[in-house]
Amino acid sequence: MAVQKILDRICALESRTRDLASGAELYRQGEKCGSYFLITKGWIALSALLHDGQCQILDFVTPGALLGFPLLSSMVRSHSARCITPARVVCYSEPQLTSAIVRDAELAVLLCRQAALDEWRAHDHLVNVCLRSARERIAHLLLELCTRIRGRIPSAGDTIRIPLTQAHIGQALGLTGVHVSRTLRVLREQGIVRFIKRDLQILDSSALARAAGMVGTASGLPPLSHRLPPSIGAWRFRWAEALPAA
Amino acid sequence: MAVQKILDRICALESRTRDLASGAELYRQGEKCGSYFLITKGWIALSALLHDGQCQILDFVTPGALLGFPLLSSMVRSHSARCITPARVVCYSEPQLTSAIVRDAELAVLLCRQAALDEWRAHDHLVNVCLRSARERIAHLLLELCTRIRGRIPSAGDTIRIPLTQAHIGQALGLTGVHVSRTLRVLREQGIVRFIKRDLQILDSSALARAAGMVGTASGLPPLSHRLPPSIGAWRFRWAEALPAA
DNA sequence: CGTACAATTGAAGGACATCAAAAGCGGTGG
DNA sequence: CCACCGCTTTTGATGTCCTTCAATTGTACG
Repeated sequence: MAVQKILDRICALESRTRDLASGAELYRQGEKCGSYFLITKGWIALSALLHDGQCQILDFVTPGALLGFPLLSSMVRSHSARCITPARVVCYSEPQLTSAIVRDAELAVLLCRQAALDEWRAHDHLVNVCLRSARERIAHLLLELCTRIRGRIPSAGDTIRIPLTQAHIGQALGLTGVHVSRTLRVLREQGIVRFIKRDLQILDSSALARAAGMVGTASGLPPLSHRLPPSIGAWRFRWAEALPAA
Repeated sequence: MAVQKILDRICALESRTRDLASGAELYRQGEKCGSYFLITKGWIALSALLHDGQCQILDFVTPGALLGFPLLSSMVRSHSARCITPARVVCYSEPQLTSAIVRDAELAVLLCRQAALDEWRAHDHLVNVCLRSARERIAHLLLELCTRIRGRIPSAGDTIRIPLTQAHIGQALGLTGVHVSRTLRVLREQGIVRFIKRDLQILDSSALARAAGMVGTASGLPPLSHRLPPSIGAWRFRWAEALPAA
């Protein structure tokens, strides 16, 4: 798989491993960019703060992701990265990456694609939030996270660890934690999923897909596999596995 | 300016100019990727369709933007690109770009940053939609578009052509056209802006910034210049100007 | 055992959607 | 020149999804 090459090349660079506690900030909105990170363990939330204190989670980052690639080395970070669980990251400095790209053009192509992939996720998130009801948003998010973690669409009976609070889910989806709780209750009462203490039990996977608004049979539109390419999360997951034990 | 280099290098590639009518589709969600485009004239909307026919505008694209860079050459487009106004684009094939990157590593760095920039815009859009009221969303969008077009934050008295219908604005912001109309009426009655026949008149620019939720004086948070880097839109605009008349 | 955080539930209110109709406007053809 | 058409905007009435505020109940941890 082509993406494996990113890992190989990046691992060849000089680096420094860091362990972070749950709640720690990897970087903060407004800081100067200057380094970037390969996540090897744990979950991290990317979030933007507003002047009035409101917080929007932009993306959940799982092991294997490359984080913090700057727009311009002189620019400040547009969002914060905070650990949801204890995490381990490998740090690189910005000049390292730039010179690595200049030396190795194929790496650059891969990094561009990585960036485009992240943009794709942001767009999907946007569609989810703007066009769907709370029930659909939550079902969609849960399905996406499962797929990213497992590397495949979940089937009935699976139990999957998702280390998020209901407040996290709300902050990602533009909902209050209260409403997430109510909506999860409905999904539970309908025998679709149970989300107890950060363990997600899939009771009826096809009902979950339906609740997420993923009717596979629609007219000439991209199938489920397009909206949730299993490859994306899977790559990220496997990069992490392929990493040296550090 | 570093970004000018992208233009120089891309213009050196073999290309083909295309003119598109208003309403024409540059590419469509679900099609195979295989070419990419430099916009030199007109406005284009990137949008995603759902199975039930709902449509979400992901971004408005103005002259100077590089469009359609694929995740993987084998992948299908995740969204459609439709002309809002008559437009002119320069087309390149995917292998051209890839080989150009391999030959010219500095171009690759610039393209990565371009991709990161697009992601930044998507994140900003997400924050706008999730955290703000209809009034704030609309004010924010208008302010952003003005800044992109003019290359600077607009001042009172400016009249700026924004070739969008109120329905477009609604589809971008997760609102109905009806509600956009109502909200614009309030902004008009308050003497902040007037949006008549796609001409935006700025009556009170600081009130507009306030309505957009951009209070510059907030505690340790990034200033306005961070949330709306004038450079971004400006670059794009200038690339287009610098293009050969084609 | 007390404290802090997460989840749950209820009641009340608001922001926005939906449905429907009318009016303004430009373009086209008779 | 006027009639007609389609598109956009506007406005009203009604409804609903979600928020807000508040209180209660777990559950983990020192």
